[in-house]
Amino acid sequence: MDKQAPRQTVPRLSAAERRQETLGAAAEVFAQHGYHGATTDRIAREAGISQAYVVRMFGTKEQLFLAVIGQSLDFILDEFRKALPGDESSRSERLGAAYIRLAEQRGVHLPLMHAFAMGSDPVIGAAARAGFVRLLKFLLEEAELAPDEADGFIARGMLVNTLMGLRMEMDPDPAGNQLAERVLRKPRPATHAR
Amino acid sequence: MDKQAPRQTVPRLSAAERRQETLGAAAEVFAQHGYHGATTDRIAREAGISQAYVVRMFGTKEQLFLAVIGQSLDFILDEFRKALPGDESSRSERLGAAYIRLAEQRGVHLPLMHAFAMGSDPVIGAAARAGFVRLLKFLLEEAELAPDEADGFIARGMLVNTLMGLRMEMDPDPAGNQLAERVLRKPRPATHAR
DNA sequence: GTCTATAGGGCGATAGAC
DNA sequence: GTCTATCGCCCTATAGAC
Repeated sequence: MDKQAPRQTVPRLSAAERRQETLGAAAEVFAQHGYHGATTDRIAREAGISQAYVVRMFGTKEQLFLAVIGQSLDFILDEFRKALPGDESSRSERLGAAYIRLAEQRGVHLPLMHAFAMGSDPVIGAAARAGFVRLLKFLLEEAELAPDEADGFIARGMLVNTLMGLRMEMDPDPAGNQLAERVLRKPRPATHAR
Repeated sequence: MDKQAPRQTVPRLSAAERRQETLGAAAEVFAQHGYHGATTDRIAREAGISQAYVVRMFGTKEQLFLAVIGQSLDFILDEFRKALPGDESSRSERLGAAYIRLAEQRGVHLPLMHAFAMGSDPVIGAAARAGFVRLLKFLLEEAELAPDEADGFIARGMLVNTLMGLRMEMDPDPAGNQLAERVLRKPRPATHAR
């Protein structure tokens, strides 16, 4: 008879690799269900490991969530920094395009959106405010947007988050889809029929 | 000995009154904790009744949440309609002011914000999309805003929601508070020092 | 109209083995 | 580095009395 694939006794992944993979799975699950709606068990299944191991790696579900939103912030700020150099007059357009590009993985903006709604939580709320202020200060100080430019930019970003959270592409009514297209419109590819 | 206040055998409130009061309590609790984070027990204590009675009145926690977001939408659309008549050029300013006035009770915008993040939920997500589209259509059809005006208006509204969700007034950093002041600024009262 | 009691299920975290 | 097993809590919903 064929033997079952033997249980390896050597670690299949290093600690760092496993941690990174689990973080990615957690980001997706938190994106879809929010902090309270997500379960460590679902994250574990998504990552292909046991529930107990998820908790053991990160200590608590709360710390795991904090790690996820920290990662989201890093992704966003990294992409923003890459989009900075260039013509000043189109800087905020480049930043906006970078933000929308990141929306291709739901695991970036949506965990942050959930965190932004949790201001009353003593731990997560404080982290969420700190993260939001970090983004705001980047826009004002590093990207050198004027205050009202920065406000408008962030407002548009929050609308992007909302459209993602709503899964607006599922809606039967065309009005929502049209708005989503206007807001999320990507630089048209070369095939632009006219 | 003094007798304890005797248990009344007559109902203390009519069904409609009790329902209304419970709905208000639920709105506050869902605002603070979100759908999954809120418990029917906490809503009950806030409303001064038993947990079982909350469930009995609304059937399930999910139906209670749907009732709350339906009520939020009604509040918003009612206030918007009251703000419509008047000079056309300042219409969107009046609508914005009405939106911000409603932000004085957290129970209006925040339950909706939480719903807007739950697009993957088959029941609540569908209701959230329908509600969002209703708001959008109001702006386009009844308030007759141009599409890009409507987009900007909604974006600003989502930023207002975010600042409320974050409880930005709790943040130690002045940058966030300054943004919140710019965005939430109300029509200055007569005492405008200069 | 409203309560108490409780069933029933799920979840985070810990213990301990390999 | 990773698993299985399990404890103990919390939470929604139901049953049934007044």
